[in-house]
Amino acid sequence: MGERNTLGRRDTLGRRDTLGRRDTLGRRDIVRAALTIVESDGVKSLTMRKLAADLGVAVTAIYWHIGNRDALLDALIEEEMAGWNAIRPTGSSSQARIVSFARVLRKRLLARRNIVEMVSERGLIFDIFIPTYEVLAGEFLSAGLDESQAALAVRTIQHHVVGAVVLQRRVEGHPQGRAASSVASKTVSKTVSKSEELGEFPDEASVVTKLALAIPTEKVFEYSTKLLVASLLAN
Amino acid sequence: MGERNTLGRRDTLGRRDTLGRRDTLGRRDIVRAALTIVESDGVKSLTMRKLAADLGVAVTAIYWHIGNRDALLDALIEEEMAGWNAIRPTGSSSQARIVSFARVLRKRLLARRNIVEMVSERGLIFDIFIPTYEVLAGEFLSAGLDESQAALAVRTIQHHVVGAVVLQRRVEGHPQGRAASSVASKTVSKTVSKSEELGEFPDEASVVTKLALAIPTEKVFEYSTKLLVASLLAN
DNA sequence: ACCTGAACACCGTTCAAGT
DNA sequence: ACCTGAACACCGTTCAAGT
Repeated sequence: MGERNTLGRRDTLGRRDTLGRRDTLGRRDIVRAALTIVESDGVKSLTMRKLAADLGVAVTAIYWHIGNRDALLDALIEEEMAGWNAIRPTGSSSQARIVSFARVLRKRLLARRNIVEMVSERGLIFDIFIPTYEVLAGEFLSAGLDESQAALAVRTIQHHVVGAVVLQRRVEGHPQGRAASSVASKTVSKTVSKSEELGEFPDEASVVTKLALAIPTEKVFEYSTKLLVASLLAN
Repeated sequence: MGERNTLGRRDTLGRRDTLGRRDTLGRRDIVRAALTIVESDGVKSLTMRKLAADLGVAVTAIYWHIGNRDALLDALIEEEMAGWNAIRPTGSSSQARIVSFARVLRKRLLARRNIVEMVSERGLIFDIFIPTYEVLAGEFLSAGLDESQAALAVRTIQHHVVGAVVLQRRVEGHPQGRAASSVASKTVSKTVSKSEELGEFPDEASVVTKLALAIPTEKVFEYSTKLLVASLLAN
């Protein structure tokens, strides 16, 4: 499978003719072109045939260099991972710095949503967080947590931020959830009438439901992040 | 597109011959068979051709009843949604009941992971939570929160649980993350040496990193849920 | 060493045709 | 009204063949 190009790693990427056009195809040309497609149109749009067309070669040329589509995705992820470095949070208090850290990381991830989607589909979404383990651990340690507390705190932030991003990715794009339409609204009214029958909870409950549905995900993230960080620090 | 079977909704599902075999194909037969495939093998395995083979009909018969693959997925989701009812949490204190609620919901969602994956791919993952809005809102209200606080609290729990499930789905199955292998470990050691260069944080930071990587996601969920609920209730 | 073209087994979808 | 068969345009992948 991968034995073809293990020696030939000298990567002919730079070899170009007098006009600057690519002379012979290189592994990096392929990865670059593939990343471009994923960035703009998502993983699903990355077909071997489209990629070949973009590069102006036959499909089979890609197979020679990369192996197959799976290996191509691996290559994309390796390339992507290399570009992720640690985030340096800003702020005076530990609290403020960790919250800002979470905010910045979330923004970065959302900025590359299509790539993140690809990474996440391969089960490697956690790994993108690893470069920042040290800096976050340092923050919690200097805030007075012991090592095992800090470890749990780091993982908690990781889950919180990455979970939020993956979730967001799945909510957007689609008609902003059917929160107020068809299936969902049917379910809501069904639940409302059921709890009214049972008379277990006050009528305010359905008021809360309506309020809750109107809260933008961004605000939920802000709120829960602050809460979480505050209680992580209050050991 | 959908005008074919809008009147013919009498759904011939029950029509069977003397041996109990299906006589003529019905919409519900199709949905049921499709759900079975998704449950056991995931959405990707649900191809129109395989479904037709399972049902013992030509592919085009499905198109007559359903429309196309997209409409089929819609039908599956509608069926699935109808089966989701509210969760009744157990426990004496509000704290304990809300935590148990989160735990149970997570378990339920993980038990139907392939279906949840499908729902989530269609951007409807939030809606599966809606039947439980009322009961959760009631808990927070009777714990003393006002309506807008309760609304935020409900959404926070929703994000927390659903985010955790979606995340989990993306981490498992794959070689349990490359947390200790190839790409990731390279990144870790790079980060370690970098922070050593900078000398910004104590050496214990990398100890924390190792500890953090070893924590199972289940434990992270337990820990962060308790923290979150506790601080949501301490208004 | 590097690339092409033809071919295979799979998709989703459409359409004319049967009963 | 309900279902079939053939066909089309797409996939990923393999392989013999060219230079």
